[in-house]
Amino acid sequence: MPILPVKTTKLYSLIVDQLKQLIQRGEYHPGDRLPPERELAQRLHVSRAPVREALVALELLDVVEGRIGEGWFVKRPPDAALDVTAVQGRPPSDILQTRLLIECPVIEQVALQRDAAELSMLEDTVRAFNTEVDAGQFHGDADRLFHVGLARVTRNAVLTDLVAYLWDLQNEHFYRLVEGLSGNERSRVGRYVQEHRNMVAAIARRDAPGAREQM
Amino acid sequence: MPILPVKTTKLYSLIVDQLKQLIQRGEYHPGDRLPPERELAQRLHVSRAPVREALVALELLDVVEGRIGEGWFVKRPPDAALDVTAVQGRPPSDILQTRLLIECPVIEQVALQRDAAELSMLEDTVRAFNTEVDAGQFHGDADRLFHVGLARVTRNAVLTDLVAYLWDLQNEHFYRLVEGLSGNERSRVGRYVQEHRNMVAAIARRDAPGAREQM
DNA sequence: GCGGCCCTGGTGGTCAGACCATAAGATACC
DNA sequence: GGTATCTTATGGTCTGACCACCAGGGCCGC
Repeated sequence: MPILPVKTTKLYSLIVDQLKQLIQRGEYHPGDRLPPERELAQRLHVSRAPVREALVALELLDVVEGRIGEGWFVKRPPDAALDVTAVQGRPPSDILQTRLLIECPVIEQVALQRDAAELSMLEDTVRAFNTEVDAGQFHGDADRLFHVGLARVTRNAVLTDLVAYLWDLQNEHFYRLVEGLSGNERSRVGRYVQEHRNMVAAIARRDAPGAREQM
Repeated sequence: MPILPVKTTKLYSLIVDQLKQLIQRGEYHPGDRLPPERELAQRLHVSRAPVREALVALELLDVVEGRIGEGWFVKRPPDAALDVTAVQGRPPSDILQTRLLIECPVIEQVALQRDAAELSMLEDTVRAFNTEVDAGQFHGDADRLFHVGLARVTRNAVLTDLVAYLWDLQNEHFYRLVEGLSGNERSRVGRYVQEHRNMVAAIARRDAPGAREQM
């Protein structure tokens, strides 16, 4: 029988959930003003501290906005701000599919526009990956570096962020570092290295379709 | 001469920035423990309150994780968590390019796999857009609904979130509702409606390349 | 030696009350 | 009527305190 950790409820977390629901259910629309902190605290039977912590957190997610001397205002519904906790638990197949959809055009573009320096940067990442695997380790860091580096060559900051984001999302559940690879794992990871090497080779000869195929 | 608002520095916001930089620059890696709140407060010459507000906010972004009785631990570098404030201010061209990269394959897929119900849903959104424009209004809501609805047809939750996110990002700076459109604006918005109508028509006849072209 | 127990210090989580800076509306003055 | 000024409400910060929790070490009984 699996043993689950006992839930430890933090007030500010509960308040965040409640505020998000309030906005999501349409009780408050973008532009509306929320009740003042002191009133919220009173109605929730808590002090101002956790209320403020929740509000500030939501501000960083762009859900609300605090104006000194005026109050807290709704900026946009919470699902609009891409909040990480909500996306967690999405089917891994969805994540993989989305990654392919984005990274295939990326590698095509990279194959066509890369210069010599960028090519050698990519070769470096593959080399680093290789030595990591030879040492019997696999943190995934080198793998990540390759994909993000690929995106960076497009010189599109938004695209780079998205690739990094999706990579982390996918590796969320098993990104703990594995040291001392078993023989089975070792061959699998070795195949990854070879795939990366193939991709870089295609990029080197400016073979966009070939690079896409490898991806 | 444009008049810019005087910067109003909120401590917790500055602390968020500083912590993000610390992690991004590699001073702290995933798994590392941050200094205790009281020490952070002392070193920053502030009280615990704004420090906690910053930490809690970063927790919601999945950058750090607070464990009762233990401390604050780094979960992942901040660019991994797609944090809205950092991506704001990115070149609009980057955003548009990324949207095209994602939405073109999306509309192709939709054209091929949509069923009758989904088609009529899309037609509804275009109709809603049209009546909105006829009434001389343009909130952008109907426009958003169309693009997100399109993504939803793929039944890929991650993809749907990304499309919504990028749309909001792009329309960040001018999404205030415009009522009483001028003649010039009216014709421009009218063209949008027509474009949407063309896309739906292509989807209706399952013309994937045509749909992509319209997008 | 070993498996429990308890104590202790450090940590996050919360509370209460206070003060300041700001913004908006009401008021008084000229 | 227009312009200062005062009042009030609000967010932002500070202080100090208390609680719950966790890790580690020392202790005891076996």
